[in-house]
This record gives sequence, C-alpha cells and structure tokens, in this order.
Amino acid sequence: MIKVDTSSFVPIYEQIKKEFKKEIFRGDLKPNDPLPSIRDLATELLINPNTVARAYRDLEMEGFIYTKKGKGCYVADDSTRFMAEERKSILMISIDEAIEEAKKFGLSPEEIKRLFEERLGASLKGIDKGE
Amino acid sequence: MIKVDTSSFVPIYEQIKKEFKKEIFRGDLKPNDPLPSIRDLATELLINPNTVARAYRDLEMEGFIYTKKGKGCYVADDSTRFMAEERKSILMISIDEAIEEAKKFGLSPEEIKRLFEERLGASLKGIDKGE
Amino acid sequence: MIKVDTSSFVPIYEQIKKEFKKEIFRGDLKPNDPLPSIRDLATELLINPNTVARAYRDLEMEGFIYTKKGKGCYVADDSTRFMAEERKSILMISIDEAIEEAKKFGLSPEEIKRLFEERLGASLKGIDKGE
Amino acid sequence: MIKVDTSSFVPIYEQIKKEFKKEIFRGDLKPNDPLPSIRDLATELLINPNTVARAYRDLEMEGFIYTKKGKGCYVADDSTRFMAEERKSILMISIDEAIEEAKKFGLSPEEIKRLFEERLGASLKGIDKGE
DNA sequence: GTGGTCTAGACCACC
DNA sequence: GTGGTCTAGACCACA
Repeated sequence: MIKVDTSSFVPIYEQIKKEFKKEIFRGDLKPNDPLPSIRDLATELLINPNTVARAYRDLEMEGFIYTKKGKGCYVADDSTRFMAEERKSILMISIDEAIEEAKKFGLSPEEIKRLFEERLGASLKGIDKGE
Repeated sequence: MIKVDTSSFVPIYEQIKKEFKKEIFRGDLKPNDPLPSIRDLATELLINPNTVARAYRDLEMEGFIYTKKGKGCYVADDSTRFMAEERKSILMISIDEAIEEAKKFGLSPEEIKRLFEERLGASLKGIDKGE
Repeated sequence: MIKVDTSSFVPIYEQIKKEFKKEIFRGDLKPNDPLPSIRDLATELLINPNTVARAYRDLEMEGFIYTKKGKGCYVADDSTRFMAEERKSILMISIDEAIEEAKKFGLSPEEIKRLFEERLGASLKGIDKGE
Repeated sequence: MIKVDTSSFVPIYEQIKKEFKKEIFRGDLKPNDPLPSIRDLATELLINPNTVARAYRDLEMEGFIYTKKGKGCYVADDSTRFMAEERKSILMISIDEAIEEAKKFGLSPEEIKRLFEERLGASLKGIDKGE
C-alpha cells in the first residue's frame, strides 16, 4: 500500500509519516489499530529499519500513534485531533505549489485550469489500471 | 526576483536551477542574456556563493547556460532545446503530486476540482495584493 | 592505485574521473563493483573529501556510476556504453598533442617516430623496476 | 600562427609561453627579433591583453625575451641557453603522458606503437590539408 | 559507517 | 571585477 520514492529530495521518513497521516484521516487506520511492524515495513519498502523507526518516533512525538514496548505501535485515541488542519495544510501546500509552478512558467489561469483538469482525468483513468 | 526556501527539503541549488529554467522558458531570460554574478546572487539570497556556483555549474552541464571565464554566465543559444519537456515534466510532476495527495486523503474528483479552483482563485487575488 | 598530481593544471577531480574511467574500461572495475568510499580515497590521496565527492558526482551525472545513499557508489550497469568513444578521445587527444608538440619543435616524422619508440622502450623498462 | 585553446585546463598564458619557446627553438624567432605587440596578439587571439602581458612577463623572467619600455619585447640574445633541456622536457612529458594513458587503458606496447604510427600518419596528411 | 548539502574562506586564471 | 578549484568542517539522511 505504502510507497516511497527514494529519488525524491523529501526524506523517506517524511514520506512514511505523510502516508500514515493520510490513512488515519481517511479512516483506513482507526484508533488502537496496529501499525505494521518496523521490520516488516522496512522489508516491504526495501529500506533500513532505522528509517521506519525514525518515522514512527516522529509520529509518536506528534501524538498520532503510541508505542507498547515489545508489542508494537498503535494509532492514538486522539489521533484525529490535529488531522483537519494537517490535512488542510498538506493539501493547500501541494496545490498551491502546483499553481505557483504553473504561474511561474507563464501559464494563464485558464491554461492552468485546463491542464489541471487534464491531469485529473488522466489520474482517474489511472485508477482503473490498478495503480 | 528569485526566492529560495532554506527550510525546504529541496536543495537550495535545485531551487535556483528551477527558477532559472522557468525564466528562460518564459522568455524573461533570452539567449546570451547574462545571469546575475555568483557573488551578487549569493548576497541577495543570503546564501554561500558556492551554492550558487553549484547551481550554475549544473545548468551549464545540462546545456542551459555557458560560462565565459572572468566574465560571467550567459543563457545558451540553444537553451530552449529541452525546455518543452523540462517544463512539461516539472508541471506534470507538481500537479500530479497535488492530485495524488488529495486522492490519498479520500477526496472525490469533484472535491479535488472544487478545492483546486478555490486555491486558483485565491492565488489570483494574491497577485492583486502585490505578491 | 590511483594517483593525482596536485601540481598539474588539470583539476584533481578531473584526474580522478579519468582514472576511474580507465579502470572501468580495462575491466578492473565491473558493473556493480563498489568504488572506494569518498573519505577513504580522500585520505589515501591526501586531498579533501569534497574534491573526491565532486569527481564522483560528475561520474554519476555522466552515467558511469550510481549512488546508494548511506551505502556507497557503484559502477553503473551500462558504464561501458560510452567507454569506446571516451577511450578513443582520451587516447587520440594525448597522442595527437605529443605529435603536435614534436612537429612544432621542428622534428621530422622520422625523428618523432624514433623519439616515441625510445620513450616507449624506457616506459617498458620502467615496469620492470616495479613502478 | 599561434593558437590557444580556451577550453583547455592549461592556462592561456602557459599556452602562449610554450608557443614562443617552440618558435625560438625552431629558429623562426631569432635573437633580437621583435615579438608581436601585446595588444595585437591579444586582438588576434580574442583574449585579454593582460593575459598576453602575463605570458611575456614570465618569458622575460625566464630569460627568453627582454623588454624595451615603450618599444616592445624582443628575443633575448641568450634565448637558446636553456632551450635544449626545455625542448627535451616538453617533448618527453607529452610523449610519456600519451604512453602512460595508453598503458592505463590496457593497451599492449604493440598496440600503442601501432596507434601512434596511425596518428602520426594522420597528422602528416593533415599538413597537406593546410592545417 | 556512507554520501549529500551547505558554509566560510583561501588562491588562481582571466577580464 | 568574474568564475573555478580546493580546503576545512559543519549538519543531515540513510545503512
């Protein structure tokens, strides 16, 4: 389910954090649900367990998950406390960035809108292909 | 004109490279136009000259600019050779990322579209505010 | 194994690049073989790690090696793709330069040939001396 | 007559120095012959007069030329004093470098010799083409 | 431990 | 003044 892009400039642990925040917000992960074990996730993503551990540690510090020593990590009861603003900021930032890029390349608002809708359409078709 | 975000995960030199590629594509920088001197730009951006030099060196290796020793750096004659695909890839990537984020947060295509148009509107008003 | 001449006009990082290209071409370095670590090679050559890093970064941009973050640098699978022409150009250039020098000093083709063979003989004896 | 390669790592003033040493050795420039004026040569080579001045200054310090203030630069009477060893070292160095390159690329002595003769032949034909 | 980025500051070739 | 190379050493992400 979770994917990471090792060629991205964004650190892998940040990508992992973001993925879990999304799953929690969507409700795919509910309070007290267990997260995959550090070793399993590291194996699945072909990365070092330390990197997953770093992501989990951050998520715990931010209050999204809690850790039972010797058992594993679980979604916190109040995990959705900050989710609305988290969601908003993550979405706003990425959309605003895309708009900024397009403006800096000299595209008009109409062109930007058309391009976005084109990509949105392509993305929806992508779903059918099982992505 | 150019801005960099030192808190971003994207390296400063990559941000500088992208900015100049946009200016060249828009035509704000034409073939044989001089780029700001390394020291001047470093002073303006409050960063180290080596960081600007790294960006300029990369741009030269990628064929966008050329260097006259002791004189300065200039936009290459064939600087727009790869610009179409560069522009496309940069725009596609940022737009697709925004769409991916929204989908992963569980938004429907209609919600994504509405949110995008809302941000696009906000961005256009931003221009009036003198950004 | 690798040597650099810090008094040469040729930048150290260029000398390092050339050495690795030769090793790859000769087959002493095969695809997926690891290169020496940046710090180790810098220590061995008595130069700054940044200088080695510059050479490795260039080799990566030119497609001869690839980098695994936190692991090291490795010879690329298609590292020999451009090697034939690289080798040819490097060899042609140095031989042609030697011939040009000799001609400009007024030597006849016969004298040039004799001098070259004399040096080649001296070089072969040099091997026996354990160079 | 004189050529410089601005893309070479060898400084332009070093290339100019070497060219004049060759001309003196060949006898194309004899004691008390005038050198081209700094401005003329700079114009001809499309470089900055300071660069030519640097080359002339070095040649004077090394005893190959002398300067008459307000008149120009002239070949020194004892200009050939060091020429034999200069010539030898310049030729040895470039030939030995070419041989070293070839050896490092894994060529056998026979291959090196054949390649050298091939290039020497090509070079002689080049003369006919008016190079 | 690895490589990547960035800083601060030196020296050099060239304009 | 310009850019290019190199050094010394910092911090970070990753294994």
